[in-house]
Amino acid sequence: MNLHRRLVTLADVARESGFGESTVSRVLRNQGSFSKRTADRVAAAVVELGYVPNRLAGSLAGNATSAGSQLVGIVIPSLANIVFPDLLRGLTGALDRTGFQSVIGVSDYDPDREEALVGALLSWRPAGLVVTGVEHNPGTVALLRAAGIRVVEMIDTDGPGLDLVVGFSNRAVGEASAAHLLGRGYRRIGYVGHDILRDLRAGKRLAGFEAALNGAGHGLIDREIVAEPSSAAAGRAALDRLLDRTPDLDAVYFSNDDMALGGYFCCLARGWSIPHRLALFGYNGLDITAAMPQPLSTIRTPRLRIGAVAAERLAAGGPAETIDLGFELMEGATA
Amino acid sequence: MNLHRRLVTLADVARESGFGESTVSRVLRNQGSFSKRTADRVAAAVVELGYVPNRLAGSLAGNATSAGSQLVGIVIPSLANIVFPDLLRGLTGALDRTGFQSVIGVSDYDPDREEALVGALLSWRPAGLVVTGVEHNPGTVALLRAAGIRVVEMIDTDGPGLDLVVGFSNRAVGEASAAHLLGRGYRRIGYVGHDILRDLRAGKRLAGFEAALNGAGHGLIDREIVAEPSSAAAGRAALDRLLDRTPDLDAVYFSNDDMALGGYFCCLARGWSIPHRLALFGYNGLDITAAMPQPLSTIRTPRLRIGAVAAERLAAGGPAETIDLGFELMEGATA
DNA sequence: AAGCTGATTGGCAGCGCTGCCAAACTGAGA
DNA sequence: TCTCAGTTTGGCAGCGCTGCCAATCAGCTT
Repeated sequence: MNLHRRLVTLADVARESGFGESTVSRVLRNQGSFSKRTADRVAAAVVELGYVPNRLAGSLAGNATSAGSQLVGIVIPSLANIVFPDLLRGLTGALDRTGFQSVIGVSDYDPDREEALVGALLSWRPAGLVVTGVEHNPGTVALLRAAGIRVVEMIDTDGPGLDLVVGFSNRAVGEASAAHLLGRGYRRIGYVGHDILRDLRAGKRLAGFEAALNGAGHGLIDREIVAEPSSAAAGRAALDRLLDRTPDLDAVYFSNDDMALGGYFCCLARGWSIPHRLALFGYNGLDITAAMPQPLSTIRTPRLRIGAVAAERLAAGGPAETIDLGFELMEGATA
Repeated sequence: MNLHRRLVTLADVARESGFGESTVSRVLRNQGSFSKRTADRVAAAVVELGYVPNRLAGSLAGNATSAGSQLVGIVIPSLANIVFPDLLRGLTGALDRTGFQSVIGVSDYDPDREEALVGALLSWRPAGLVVTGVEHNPGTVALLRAAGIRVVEMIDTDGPGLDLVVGFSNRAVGEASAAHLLGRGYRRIGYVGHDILRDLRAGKRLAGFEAALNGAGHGLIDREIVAEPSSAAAGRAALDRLLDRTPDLDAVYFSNDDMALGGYFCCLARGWSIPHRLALFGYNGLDITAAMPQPLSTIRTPRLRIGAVAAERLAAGGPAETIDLGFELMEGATA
């Protein structure tokens, strides 16, 4: 470990290879003109010295006024639900191909924390910033606008965006879910969800769902909402409580597949037949739900594609726009 | 958007507030001495101008020779399995508290890709680097050593580490799993797993498992290994094939809980009673398995703590060492 | 009033790299 | 041999910030 030794710099490579700094820089970035022989000698010196470029310096020098570095900042609300890692997967996959690196912040569904993270990420002068959802603190919006860089808001298209918006309508998801259940003849429908004060998109789905039910003249019979984050355990416990209180429901809509999976386990444990005694409908299209003995009826969201499209647009430039990637209703066997 | 306007710099704040750059810098970093009145004026100017510090410049200037920036590089093999987001959660949670930002790379279980990522991350002169597992390319090891920064290898303690190692013994996990099954009287034991050529830690668990079985005079009766990444669907299909071939097994050990969940669904679909007709044993202690009608028998790993401890040690300094955080056997109801 | 100590403050040289521009070199044509 | 366009190369001024050190100031003491 050369903890105390100076790290190798471009000047060292220049000296070792016998060329000037600018020439070495050009070779390393494969930009401008230089001869094959020069490139070989520089490459040899790089290997010889074990040179690792300093991107801090590179970004500072190269492009100080605007989109400086080759970094992209990403703010997601959580890592606990596989949905967000899936988005990250789509993002990093596409970003890698264009030579960008991702700096990640987790806001924990807290708008103030989001604002702090946006500020921290901007201090790295990223080429672009990806945030989740279209609702933000005024301060966050101000920071984003003042930064003068590309901003992508992921997942939710229900609302005006700052720049690029890539996702789908959560409200429409709720409406489609209700239409499906009504179409299958279910009438006494309940809801099991997690904290909609924090997860605004879950709230929008529920709003769309209820609106569609009401529009058809059937209301939502009962609901059970937990304060904790979504999980199978929370879904199972919540459905238990809901059914204890209102046993004569014929279908339940869940805030997501984690909760729905818990509901499925609840029915298994009660010995209730699905979907005859009770129908279940989820949201997200988690891979796991396809492996169930009865595939879960749910809405599959294009998470990887949202991430990929967001990353491509970030790099590519173009006008501000909202890109609706839609969603897919999986009929399944539980509703 | 001031895409074309110069961004606000520290010099602007200095001019606006009427102090020198050094004073403003000191105030912003809350370091050195300055009067309350100065701090207030500087703060006002910052708000007035909407100043966002440039950490690229800060890190370059402040600490160019060694651990430069306030960045930490993290390389994980995948985002598809919730295990790695959990590690990230532990890491980012602890890192946030110390003011570090995480730059993340996903290697896709590919050592060459890992090497490339380590190089790319090092070019940001991170204060430390977190990688997964103790097996790396020689080139990766060389980069890590030459960087002269803190390195943490997560998850696996089976092997010599470069600097800090935080995790547990995967081999011991396999041995403990075998001991549990043997202790419960199971003798005709099979294995269902995913690609152990890529997921080396799954390979180590299997090695420990087999060694323990053999040591007790009982071999592994049959195994079914899929080439794809682990998933519930893969686990279900694989168990189906295994049972078609060798129906008289009395227990199956899975490479992880995703696969085991698929196995559970397989048994449900076949109408096989668990654990009497077939016992199932997993690995990871995913939250979801606790919500099952019969909680899965599995090994719970301290994923969040591994991340948290790794982050703390990274920031704190200290000698090279291996920290074994152990694991917990969850008795469950399936084995 | 002069001297002294400790708290504040500012000037300026870099950190490692890239962009700009001028210098040096090359080979073909006159 | 000389000229000229095109290619290859190097010198040097910053990018925005921090660390160092000197300058200034305030409050006491003698």
